Amino acid sequence: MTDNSMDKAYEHNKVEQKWYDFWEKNGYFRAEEESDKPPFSIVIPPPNVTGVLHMGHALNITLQDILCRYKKLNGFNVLWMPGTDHAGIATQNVVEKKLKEEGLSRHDLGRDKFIERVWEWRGQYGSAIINQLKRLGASCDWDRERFTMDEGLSTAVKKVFEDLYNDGLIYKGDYIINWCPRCKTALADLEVEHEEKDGALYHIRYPFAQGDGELIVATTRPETMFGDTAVAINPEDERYLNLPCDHVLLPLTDRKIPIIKDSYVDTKFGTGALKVTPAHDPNDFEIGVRHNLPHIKALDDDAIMTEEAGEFKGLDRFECRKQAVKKLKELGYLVKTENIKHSVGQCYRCDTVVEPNLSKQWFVKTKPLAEKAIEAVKNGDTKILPEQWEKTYYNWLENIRDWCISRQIWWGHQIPAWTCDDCQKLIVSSEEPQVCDSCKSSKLTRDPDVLDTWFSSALWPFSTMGWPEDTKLLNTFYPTSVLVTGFDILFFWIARMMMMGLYFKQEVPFKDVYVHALVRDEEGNKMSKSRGNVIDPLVVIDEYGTDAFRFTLAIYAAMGRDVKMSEKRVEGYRHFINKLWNASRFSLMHLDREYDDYNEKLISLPDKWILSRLNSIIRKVKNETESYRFNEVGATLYQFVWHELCDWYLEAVKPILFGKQGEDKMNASKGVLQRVMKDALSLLHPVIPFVTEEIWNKIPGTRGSIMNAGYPGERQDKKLSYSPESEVQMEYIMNVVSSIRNIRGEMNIQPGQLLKAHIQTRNFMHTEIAENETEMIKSLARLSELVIEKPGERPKSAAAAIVDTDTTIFVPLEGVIDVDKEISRIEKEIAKVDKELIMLGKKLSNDNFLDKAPENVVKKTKNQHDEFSKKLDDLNVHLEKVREMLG
RNA sequence: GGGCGAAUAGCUCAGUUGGGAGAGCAUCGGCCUUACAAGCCGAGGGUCACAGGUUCGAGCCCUGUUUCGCCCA
Repeated sequence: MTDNSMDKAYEHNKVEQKWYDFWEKNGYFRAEEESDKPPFSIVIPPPNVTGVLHMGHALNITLQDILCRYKKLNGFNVLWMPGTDHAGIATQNVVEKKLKEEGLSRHDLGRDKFIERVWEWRGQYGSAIINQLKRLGASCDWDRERFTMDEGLSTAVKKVFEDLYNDGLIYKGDYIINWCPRCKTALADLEVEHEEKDGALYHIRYPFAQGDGELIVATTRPETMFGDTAVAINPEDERYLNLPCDHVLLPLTDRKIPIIKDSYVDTKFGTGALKVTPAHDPNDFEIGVRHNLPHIKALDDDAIMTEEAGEFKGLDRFECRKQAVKKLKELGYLVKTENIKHSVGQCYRCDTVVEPNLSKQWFVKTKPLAEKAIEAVKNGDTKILPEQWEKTYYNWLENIRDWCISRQIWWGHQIPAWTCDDCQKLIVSSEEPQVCDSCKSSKLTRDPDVLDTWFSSALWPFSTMGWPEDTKLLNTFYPTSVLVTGFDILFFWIARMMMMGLYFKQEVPFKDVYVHALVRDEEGNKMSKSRGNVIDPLVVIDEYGTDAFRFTLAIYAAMGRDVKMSEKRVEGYRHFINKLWNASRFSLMHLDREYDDYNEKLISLPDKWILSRLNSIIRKVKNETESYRFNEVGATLYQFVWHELCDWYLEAVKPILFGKQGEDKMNASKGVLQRVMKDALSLLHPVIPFVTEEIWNKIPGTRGSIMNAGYPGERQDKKLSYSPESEVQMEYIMNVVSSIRNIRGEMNIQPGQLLKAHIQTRNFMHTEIAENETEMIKSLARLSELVIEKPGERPKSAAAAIVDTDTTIFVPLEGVIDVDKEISRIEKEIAKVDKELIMLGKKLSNDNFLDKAPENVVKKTKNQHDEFSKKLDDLNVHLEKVREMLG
């Protein structure tokens, strides 16, 4: 049943939920495991299960939904795989915070009970983000929703770990890692965010062990001195060529440490003497390895000073810094303090300053994996768009360091590794072992650590499809067609998926990667809670509607550019939604029944014109969508609907639709109108799904969802073919009408006042067009009478417009004409034409241009010059006549 | 320190093989013209950051400079 009555304005609140439920209930989002249709697949970048919808998700989801709906309309078997990420550290933090409110810590509950609590939390709040994605209209296959902690995905994780270990690509070892003292876990290098901060460079005397003198070292972290095991200088440094001895005394301790030479030391930084703390600095660790230095831990896992710090034992690291500096000053060891800006690493989850720390952790040996990932992009198996990101991708992978994957938290995939209590043998296995395979002891202790969340995310494109089982889904949809995501996780996620996909599937995980921008606020700042500039997408949706919001996101998502979002923009595009609504409302007033075809011989010029334009637009939008130029898709459709369909077509066919040219012509035009409306809605549907579905269902004769209506480009219909003649003719009419409107506007003649106009043309074609379309011209230009004649006598007291070389329009304004206004109007026009002529003239008087420029360019330039000179002549003649009127 | 990107109308930005500078919003003038005032009609507005170079011709290609942003170390 169609109800084709329409409110005067579009009200999204009445519409969106209804259609989303309808789509979901009817299974329109479902992918077929096997199908004759060509496959198209996308895996969603899984949002954190703790997350709430933000602008980044909104943009990301909108772009994917445009692609999926577009492909569905084009007859593809579309899989959009949804799901969430267990976000180890973030989720554990959230649940621990809740426990704290009850006065409990996770240790009070114990590991198993704690994990139970996390699952409870997930059951209660974990679907919040999913429901928010639905508000955006996301056409995901929800029946297949996955979670990185699901059983199937966990199996994949264990299998991958075991295989990589057996292949020598996972190892366990003592290395310097980034330690978050608040989350109490190791972090990968990527999970540390560097920020420029105010700090101080302390210059400290380290006296020589023998004789007088000292080395002065400069450090930003004096509290780590208790872990120093050497002082290093550059072997090239002339200042330190003749040292009296090879050891210094470490102040505030009774230790003597060696002076070593290492070319790592930057002679320009500080004093050129570097204190070396192998247990608390990654570079120092490397130096330590080269020189066999001992590792002394001066800080524990809570970032509290150890007994190595002597009297400072038990102090927090920052407190220790203060007190140690004070003591050094008192004892005369502090030479000076310099204020500097330096980069400080912070935990990406909680902003705590990370502590480089020596620790036993699990690592992935990334080099061999990275090489393949680089190769796959270089040889085009995967394309990264915009291309500029390929460089960033290469740059990172070429300098990749081993990936620390163990985390000292409880929520996550526990590492499938056991140690035999009796023989200390390490056993890695995807199945829980019963006995030690070496000494047959049954006393096995499982490694308590869990894996980095990104380890499981890296498997997402195939683990969600059932891997390691050989499933139909994988056969149909892997590799996925495209991955759509923000550049901020290019390394975290894209690069790692590439590595894992290539290793375990011997095939890239996706053919295209479309990297989109970040959404920022109006001033271009990153949205953040601390800045207070966050715009909540749900609030925007409530206020302006999902379609207006999606359209805004799409049209501002130019490749490689950030999106600066403001509600004002969304409001602007809501006007567009409303324009479409009203154009439809108008159309439906005339579409009183289904018009399934139109008579080609009876359709009018504007009908032919709009069909021809529509045909071009269909092709254009197709190209733009398939090359991810979403902003152009938006702009093209906006321009077409508003400025061609509404401004010209609907206005032009009004007389016909109102029956002024008889019933046959009226019915023919109604047929075209229906076709154009339906096609326009289909073109728009991927971007603005709700309003298009609502209108679609009001069009007589439509059944079911617009989602199943097919894409206009698929209909090979000769009547829709390009019609250059009608475009030329219509353009002539539009020029004539615009010229008359210009006179009206510039002369301040009210629209209510009907005018008489003369078209004087020496061109037979023009005469014919104008005669055929007299009614249309009169209606569009608001004329009472249109005289079409050969150039001859000029109407008296007329304003004039030069349309082209053959046509001049006169609008007699007897008694109304303001001669001064007309003179200034013509002078303005002359100035414009003059400017053009000078430019063209310069070109044409340049022999080099005539010789070397392509023939068609020269010809075009000559034609233009001729046209403009004729126009200038005509304008001057007219100006003369008007001046005569002044007497 | 290394790398990447940006600079075009008052604002936000398009501009895909180099061939007469565009849009939306904002501004100004006129209109409730029977879909839409969330609208219609008309108008104004730019040394395409700066300096060179290549070319018959540069917003676009090359070099350098300035300013801003991001990533990595």
